[in-house]
Amino acid sequence: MGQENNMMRKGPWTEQEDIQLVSFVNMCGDRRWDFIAKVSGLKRSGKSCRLRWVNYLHPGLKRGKMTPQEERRILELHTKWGNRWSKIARKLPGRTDNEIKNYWRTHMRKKAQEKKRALSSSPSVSDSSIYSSITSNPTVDSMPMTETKERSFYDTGGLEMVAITNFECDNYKMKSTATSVNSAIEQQDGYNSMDEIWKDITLLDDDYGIASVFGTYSETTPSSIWDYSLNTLWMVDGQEEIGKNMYFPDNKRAI
DNA sequence: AAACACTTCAACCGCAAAGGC
DNA sequence: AGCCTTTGCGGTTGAAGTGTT
Repeated sequence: MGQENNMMRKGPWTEQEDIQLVSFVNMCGDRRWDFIAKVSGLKRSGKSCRLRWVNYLHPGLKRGKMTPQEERRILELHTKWGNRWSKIARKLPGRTDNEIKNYWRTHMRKKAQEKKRALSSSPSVSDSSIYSSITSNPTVDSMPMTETKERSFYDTGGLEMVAITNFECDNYKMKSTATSVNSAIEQQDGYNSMDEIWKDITLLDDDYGIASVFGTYSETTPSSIWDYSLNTLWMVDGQEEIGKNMYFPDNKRAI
């Protein structure tokens, strides 16, 4: 049952851990989280690695305040689907279910309270969609949980196939690559900011052999560790391609 | 300046679904 | 079909940040 024991690290992630995770996700793809957790040497559960990637490290994430358009969309979708945060998130490129959930809790709860106050002071006021969708949503509650499987936005697919092939067919390569990445990471000490780290980490593939893992993928071998997934992002319901130009290092939050 | 209240959001937990054997 | 492992989801918590008195 994985490595979930008391040796596991918990709590906030360090920059070092982030770098390490990003490196290994780019090698292994963002699927086999238990595998990544083991191979990377991170003392984190696969679950924790996934969460960190999905909510914080994914290259396509937007940061900052919700735009009015996004707010309206959330409201509209929540009215429709209730607390189906991941489903709502798929319609809001760059936003995660966690982010939307948090946003809803803080902002909408506030609005609900205000609304409640307004209602108690003037009982004749009938409701708007905001309050009703916050307090209950019977249509949603009765909805079956199974439905057509949509591809999650943070599911980059990535180089999973390539990575798996390399790892499984060439155990030695896996070890040496992992070692290379780790030693590269060890040399990242002494940076003043994450920006510097991100800048340098893009060079890892040249300097430390990640490129060898990407070998069979040469046509699309990324110039940056992020690029591999960007063109596949934001295909929302087969619609437009969104956020193509997003670039994680500028996108990340300053720590 | 300090103490307290409130807000934000990263991360955890438990559960259920999905997938593999 | 049944068991086991992994993944994904929604709810919740708590530390850190910010505002107010």
